[in-house]
Amino acid sequence: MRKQDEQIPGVPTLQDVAKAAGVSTATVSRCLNAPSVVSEKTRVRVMEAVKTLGYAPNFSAQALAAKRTNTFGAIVPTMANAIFARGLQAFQEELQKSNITMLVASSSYRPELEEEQIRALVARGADALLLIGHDRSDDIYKFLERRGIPYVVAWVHDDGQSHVSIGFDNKLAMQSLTRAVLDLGHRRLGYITAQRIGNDRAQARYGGLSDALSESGLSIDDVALEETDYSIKSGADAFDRILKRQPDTTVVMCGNDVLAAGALQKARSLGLQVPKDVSITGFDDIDIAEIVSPALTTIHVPHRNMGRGAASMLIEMSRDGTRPKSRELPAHIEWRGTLGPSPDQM
Amino acid sequence: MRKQDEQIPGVPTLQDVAKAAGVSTATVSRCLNAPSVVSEKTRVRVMEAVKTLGYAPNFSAQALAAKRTNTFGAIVPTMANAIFARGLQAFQEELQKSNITMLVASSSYRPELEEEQIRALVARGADALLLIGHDRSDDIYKFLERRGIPYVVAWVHDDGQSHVSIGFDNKLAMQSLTRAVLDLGHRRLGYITAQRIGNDRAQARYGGLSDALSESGLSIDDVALEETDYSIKSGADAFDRILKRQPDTTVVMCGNDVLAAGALQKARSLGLQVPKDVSITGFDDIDIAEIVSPALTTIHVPHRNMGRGAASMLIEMSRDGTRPKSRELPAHIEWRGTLGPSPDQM
DNA sequence: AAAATTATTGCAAGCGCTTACATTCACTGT
DNA sequence: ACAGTGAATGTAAGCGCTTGCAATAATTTT
Repeated sequence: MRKQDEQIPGVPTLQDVAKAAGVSTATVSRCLNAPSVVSEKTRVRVMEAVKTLGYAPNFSAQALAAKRTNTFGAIVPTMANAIFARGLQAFQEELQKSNITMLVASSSYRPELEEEQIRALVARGADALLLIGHDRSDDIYKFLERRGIPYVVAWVHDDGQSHVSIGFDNKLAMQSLTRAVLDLGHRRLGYITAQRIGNDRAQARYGGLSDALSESGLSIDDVALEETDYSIKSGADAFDRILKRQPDTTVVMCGNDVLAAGALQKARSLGLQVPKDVSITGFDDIDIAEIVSPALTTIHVPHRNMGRGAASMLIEMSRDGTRPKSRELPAHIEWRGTLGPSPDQM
Repeated sequence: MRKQDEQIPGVPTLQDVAKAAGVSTATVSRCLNAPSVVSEKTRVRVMEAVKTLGYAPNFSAQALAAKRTNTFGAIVPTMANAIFARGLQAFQEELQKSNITMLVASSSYRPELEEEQIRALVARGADALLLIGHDRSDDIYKFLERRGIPYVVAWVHDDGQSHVSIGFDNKLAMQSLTRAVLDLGHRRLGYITAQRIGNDRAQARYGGLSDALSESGLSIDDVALEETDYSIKSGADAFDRILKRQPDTTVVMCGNDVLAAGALQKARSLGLQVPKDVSITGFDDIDIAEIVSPALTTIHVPHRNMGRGAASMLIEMSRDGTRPKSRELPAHIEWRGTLGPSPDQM
């Protein structure tokens, strides 16, 4: 009984709105994207049509036509714990102010997967990318270069690197923490690190440990080293192994808070008092650092500032095509309860 | 010096590949999407061209043409803590098996924001959606219905609801935990809940508490209730207020582990022994439940099964257009260290 | 060997939107 | 009254891909 050849409603398109408002699709498009150039009168009429039809632009079509998505991507190594959560949150908040959407992907600390994710985000039209750490294949950098996709490398600062970055000096931070540890009289150390290969943060932190030891005439070879994957359980197991190998260990330093939380848990279950019998240190200062007891002495990392800064740098790069200077942010020791003087001292 | 009118390389398109391989764009497309239908010989030739040109399909164009994205969306209330992390991980892993990408958005427990996120994901072409909890405006359900977008509601199971869902009975779980608490002799209770408005999980859990009390002839009005937002700090503050108002409280039950972790922290800083002086219970069994000390007695929730199940249901719905039955999964009390007999008993 | 199938490929019409360019309109100044 | 403006709108050409259909090639059947 329909008079015209109207279809079953379906999803409204720009066309439909244009027809309903009695204007061309171009005008509708302008109403939505550059309202100032359309006359008040038509704008009102169009907006009304938009509302009554419940029109919403098709993102893919928009991206295809405009070659711009107002979407930035972020690839982080993990979302399983809070390490990058706060930073991403800040990144996202900052983007939001400029009406940019964030897309996140997680690489599970796997380089091939990261590469895949980067390509996927680019294929999805990400206008710019946030990457964690420098360490990745040259191919992927070339790929981004070629596509003209701005990116910034975050969570690290290393003068030797040429990529635009925002972060802190992982090595220096661990070095200063190690000095503090040594100052407290510790000489029998254990160190639990996350997988270092493909992870420049872990490498740098290890380097900081090593350098601080050298400064004091000690050798990295004398510390009980455990390299393990990223989980509380792994931290606990590693701690156990260290104490077995080197029962007189007075401090176990950890490459991150997750491992440290595991170590702490194990220490307690072994009946050791922290820090009276053994000290433990973390790195990152994520939320669990505060809720374990005693609370973790760790390196406080400028999560939110990195996220926010990365966002504003990317926005600028994407908008103006410029290349901002890398930024180094401070990190500092957060003194809490798990690091005390070496028991040998007493 | 260029002979032909070749452009500056730019991003390779299907066209380019087609030309390089000496076939039509249709054939290239088929090579990529339905390899079995093109001959071995041409397939090899095309794939070679793809490789040498470094071609990658433009997602937007693909979505626009195919009206399908192989992308499912998930909107969770928060990504700041681990509550949904494990579930999402499992969801994602399951999708991956079918070559489907997951897009996540977080609503920060704000209904308007959630609605916005849902529309954004749909505009981005999500083929199906994972939602948390039933509680949202009817408009949004109509919107999804109209667009023909399959969705499943997870983390809840409620026979009264008509949406396809996968989850556990939040009310029953809290009810059983409360019974256990009462069985241990507790009579002076405190309860810390997250904001209940717009959060059916929080409401159901509260309902479970209330019902269990009624069973024993007690009244919900006698428990010291604190409603607060979602953070460790808030949990700690709420615990403090409860103990001030009702100093003889013997157990503080919490609507989730995050609040419980805060409560526990505060209890300790108040010099209270848990569970000797006061018991504390959580809900969710996320990772922090195990690392606090004593470890939290809580409700273990089938995170991974929900995620995995939701994925397979959505895949089926999207593929076959069917409407699977809702699934109820079990949740159980995870006995650890923070719940003990009421001190009154002694 | 011709006819009938079946396996491969190409053609070309969109998908829904943006935007350069052309056109129309409403005023101005002269 | 008319050329000269600038503002508002319309026209239409893509953006890069998929896919129904038609055309062709290869294989089988009779």
